[in-house]
Amino acid sequence: MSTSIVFMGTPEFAVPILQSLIDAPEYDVKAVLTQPDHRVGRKHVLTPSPVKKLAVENQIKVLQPAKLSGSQEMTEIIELHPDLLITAAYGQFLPTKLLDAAQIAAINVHGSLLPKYRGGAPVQYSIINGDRETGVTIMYMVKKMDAGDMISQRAIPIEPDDDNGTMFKKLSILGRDLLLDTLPDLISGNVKPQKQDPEKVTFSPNISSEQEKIDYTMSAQQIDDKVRGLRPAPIGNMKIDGLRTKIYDVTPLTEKTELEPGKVVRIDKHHLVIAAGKGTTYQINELKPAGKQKMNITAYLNGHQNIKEGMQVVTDD
RNA sequence: CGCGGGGUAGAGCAGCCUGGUAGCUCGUCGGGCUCAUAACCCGGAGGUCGUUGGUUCAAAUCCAGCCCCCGCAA
Repeated sequence: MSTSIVFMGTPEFAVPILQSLIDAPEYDVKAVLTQPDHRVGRKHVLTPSPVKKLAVENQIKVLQPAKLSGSQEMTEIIELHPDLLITAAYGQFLPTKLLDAAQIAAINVHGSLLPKYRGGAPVQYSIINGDRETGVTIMYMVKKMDAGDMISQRAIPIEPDDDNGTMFKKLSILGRDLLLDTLPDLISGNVKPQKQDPEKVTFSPNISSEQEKIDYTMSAQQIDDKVRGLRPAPIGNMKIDGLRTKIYDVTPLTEKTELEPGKVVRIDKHHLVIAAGKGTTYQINELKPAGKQKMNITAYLNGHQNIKEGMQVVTDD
């Protein structure tokens, strides 16, 4: 007999996980909850979430209440009495009433090594903070966000060239595999949940536009970490040559400098080396000034022949 | 009608205010130099200046409409 599941998730991270549940004959996905279609971009094009697309393709019932609490949709889910409630980056708080509707358990696949990085942006934070490894945790859901007892956990290294995009992919695969390994034990009651150590709890709230600004006085490595943590979206920015400029790619260098952060250490046809904090330096490889297209540094320098060595090219707002 | 920047050679930019035969850097093609080079030197090709209309002897440049790209805000 198959185990009935209600799945809740929204972004790409949740897609491989939902896909595996759909593919597995022992699980029966009764319904999918996802965030309402979102207006995307300047033109406000109404776009369904990746999870919704997958669910629709597989003819699974999709529910997308703007707010769960007190909604018709929540009642509907509760009346389904699913065996499992599985969440992966859904993006809403879940009322206790809903969590209680699960016959076996309500669990979440979270993209960090809990208790580190509770909240909405764990992957970004792990990269921005320069962590050497991260992972996924499967835990029970409780009223408090990401605070439930942990059922299983698996770690993975963060490579120097990993960015938010590559880690999201890796973690979603890791999360999928861990979930498939964990579910049989969970269903048979063969799990030993661990409490989260309250001393070690940290948070990773969603990235605000203020946090997308890169502090050019940080060290070169920290700047690189931030650039990668915010790539491929939303992309960090700095004010370069007076214009707000998105920074797509930088390389921290080993060479040192006496110059203050933001000044040009070295410039030639293909390189722009800038001073960062603590005498460190980095070169910018790819960027996008406001109002322009994304371009490599050579193209940028062709059009910015005013930039000279020693000049304060990165500035405050 | 949310605010703002922009559309000039394959790429990135200047020129526009103060109309008068299109410029810079890179790339590309040909040649040269070098042990060598993302280096250097010489030469060439490549543009209906987003689009439509208006003003003018003359419009990339001034005026009006339209299309497209982008940043912020949502």
